[in-house]
Amino acid sequence: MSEISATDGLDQLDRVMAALAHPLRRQVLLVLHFRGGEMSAGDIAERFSCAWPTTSRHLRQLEESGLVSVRRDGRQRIYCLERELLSNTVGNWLHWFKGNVRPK
Amino acid sequence: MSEISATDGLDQLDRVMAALAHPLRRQVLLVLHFRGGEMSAGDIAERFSCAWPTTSRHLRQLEESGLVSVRRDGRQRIYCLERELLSNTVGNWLHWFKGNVRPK
DNA sequence: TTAATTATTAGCACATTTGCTAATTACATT
DNA sequence: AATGTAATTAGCAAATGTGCTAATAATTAA
Repeated sequence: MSEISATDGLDQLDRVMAALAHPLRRQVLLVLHFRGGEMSAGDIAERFSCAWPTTSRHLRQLEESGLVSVRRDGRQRIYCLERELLSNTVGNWLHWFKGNVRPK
Repeated sequence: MSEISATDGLDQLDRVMAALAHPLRRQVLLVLHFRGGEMSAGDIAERFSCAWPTTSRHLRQLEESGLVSVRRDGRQRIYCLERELLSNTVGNWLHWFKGNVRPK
């Protein structure tokens, strides 16, 4: 079995932060959120001005980061925002910076 | 007057998220944080295995994002972590995802 | 002034990312 | 089976990002 392993050279924080670096991908996450967390690839793609395959690739990148999951429904692909993972991954990283250290 | 304007094509969220995409730059922020928020370029650079100019460029990118500021002190450059900007920029973005929207 | 220290900028090579069009896959309908 | 719909993968070109060495700038010390 050669699934994508939990760490694929990069760890999850790396993948998440890399995924969040592109404005379109951040926008996809927001759209997903404000539409209830689930949308088909087509519904997502039609909200963006770039070509479908371009959006499709951004979606795959989001999926590989774990920020969204995907399932089939007939001939549609339903993408699902993983809110917990987003909040935890980014929130926990940010948390390192809470509190003053060696304030001198 | 041709300083770097507040929005240089990209807005600040874009610059911050792009800056956070590289592991070394995130590591620099953490090192800065745990060493009290201020360090010279040299003290930062010697903690990383890459060549000085490489670290130097990462530092400039961090500075252009606003995540750190810099001042001269003799022949040293002192980099200063901008904790507020980090927390606010990332935290505020993350905040959009709080609460359930259209839970069905 | 000369030399040493601290750090940056310049310029190049290589890797990665991005976006496009064309081709393909998967499923549903007729 | 043939056709249509939904979406992805393939393959390419252009832009961006990364890291190196060499050269340069700025400041201090001898």
